[in-house]
Parts: sequence; C-alpha cells; structure tokens
Amino acid sequence: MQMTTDHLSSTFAALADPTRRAILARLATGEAPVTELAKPFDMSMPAISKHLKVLERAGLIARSREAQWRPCRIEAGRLKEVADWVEEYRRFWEQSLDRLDEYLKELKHKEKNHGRKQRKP
Amino acid sequence: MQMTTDHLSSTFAALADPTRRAILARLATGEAPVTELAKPFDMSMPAISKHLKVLERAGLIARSREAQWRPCRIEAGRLKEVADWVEEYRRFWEQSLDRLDEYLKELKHKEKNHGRKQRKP
DNA sequence: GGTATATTTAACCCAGCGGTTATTTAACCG
DNA sequence: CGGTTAAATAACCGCTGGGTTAAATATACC
Repeated sequence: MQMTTDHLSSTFAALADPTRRAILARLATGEAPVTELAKPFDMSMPAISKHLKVLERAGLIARSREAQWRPCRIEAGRLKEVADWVEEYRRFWEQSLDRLDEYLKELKHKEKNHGRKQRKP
Repeated sequence: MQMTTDHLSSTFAALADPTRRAILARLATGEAPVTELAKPFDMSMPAISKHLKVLERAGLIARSREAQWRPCRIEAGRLKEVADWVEEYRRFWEQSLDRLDEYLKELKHKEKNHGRKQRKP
C-alpha cells in the first residue's frame, strides 16, 4: 500500500484561512454550487473562486459539473491525513490534562490548610 | 468554561511549513535548545529562529531560559484544538472508506465474471 | 573586563497570497 | 440568434512569509 504522499503543507495552508474553513463547514452539510457558497461572505465572486481553487488543489474538495453550476463537495482523504498527523501528538495534550488534574488536586488539598496568595519573587 | 478562542488560522499557518512540522516532531522526543533543533536543516540560524517564533506565537511551543540556551518544548493545547476541529469531519472519511469497501466488494464480484479493461472514452 | 557561545534582531529580497475590477467562457432559455 | 446567469480568468495591488547576511544581545568562563 502506498505511503501517504506528503500533502500536509498544502493542506494546512489551505486550512489556515477562515473563509476556506467556513466553506468546508458549509460543505459538511451537503454539496453546494459556488454562488451559494459565496452568499455568507462579503467578498467578490473571484475571491471565492480562488478560495475554491486552493481547496481543490489541496484535495480538500472536488468539483463536478451540472449545467452552468459547479457543485462542490468535501473530499475526505486529506482531512484524514490531518487527523492521522495530529494523532501522533495526542499523548501531549492528554499528559497535560493529567498534569492539570494533579495540579487541581494539589491545589484543593492546600486550600484546606490556608489560602495564602502567592507573591511575585 | 471558556470557548476555545479561534486560534485555528495561526495554528494551521504555522503547521503549513515542513521545517516547522519537523521541529515539532523533534520536540516530540523531548525538549531541545535552538542549535540542536537547527542541526538537521541546511538553513541559517536566523531562519530557524523565525520558525520558532512562528511556532511560539501560534502557541505550539514554549521557550524557557537556561543560561544562554533557550530550550523549547511542545505546548499541547493548540494541537488539541486541531484534533477537535478535524474530528468534526471524521464521518466523511469513514463514510468514504465504507464506500470504498462496498466498491471493492462489488469489484471482486464482477471479477468473477470477466476482467475487461476499461478504455478511455 | 574580554572572549566564546547561543540566540535574536535588523535590513533586505523576492515569491506568493488574498483581495479587487474588468473581461471571458459556458450553459440555459425563449 | 440574443439575453441571462454561473463561474473562471486576467491583470493588478499591497502585504506577509521564508530566506539571506550582518550586527546586536545575553550569558558563561577565565
């Protein structure tokens, strides 16, 4: 089976824009043509068109053709690559939460004794 | 509890660079000072320094001070935000895999009958 | 203080991004 | 055919990003 080629840079770059993430969020509710995707944004059509091209080149969406409309839909593969990538770091945030948990317990314990406020050194 | 402020744009932007992802990968094995982080790369120190600043401003790493060294470590919070974000789309790739599964079954079934190769239209 | 090491800052360069307006292409409708 | 709608392309603009080299800063060591 083929090693997932490294698309991560273009994927992350595509996801780094709030307009594009909003478009993806909209597409999560179903296919939509360009004009409909454009509606929520105070932005010219060419701008939207460019965003869609970025998403398409990143492999995050696919476009088909229906008469004069170009319905877009989410393409899942690259999103999974992101999920797989970030999964490698899961232990870090779980470990942090563990530490937070410990800290809270410790804090609670100390509170019983006295609530002295800490000062700057 | 506070809604996770939207750091996603800066986080994704920071992750869109392979050098920075490599630095994170290195830091996943433990803290390291700048010069050590720089070693694998054919790149000037200021370039690395800039990458670290991007990661820091994105909240992906934290830097402390030990004598003239500035050891860096991974900061997990933003990575979790990425994981949470992408999790919202999980159904898409799982659904795709379901469809792939169906397709493979169907293909296997057809193979039994005849293996005609498809031609360009 | 003087020097060596680690790291950051400054100043600069060029490519690419995100937006614009104006124009062009494609498809439907009558 | 002509007119309308949907979408993409072209050409342009200002800003940022990622790199460089050279200089500045911070800290240890003698």
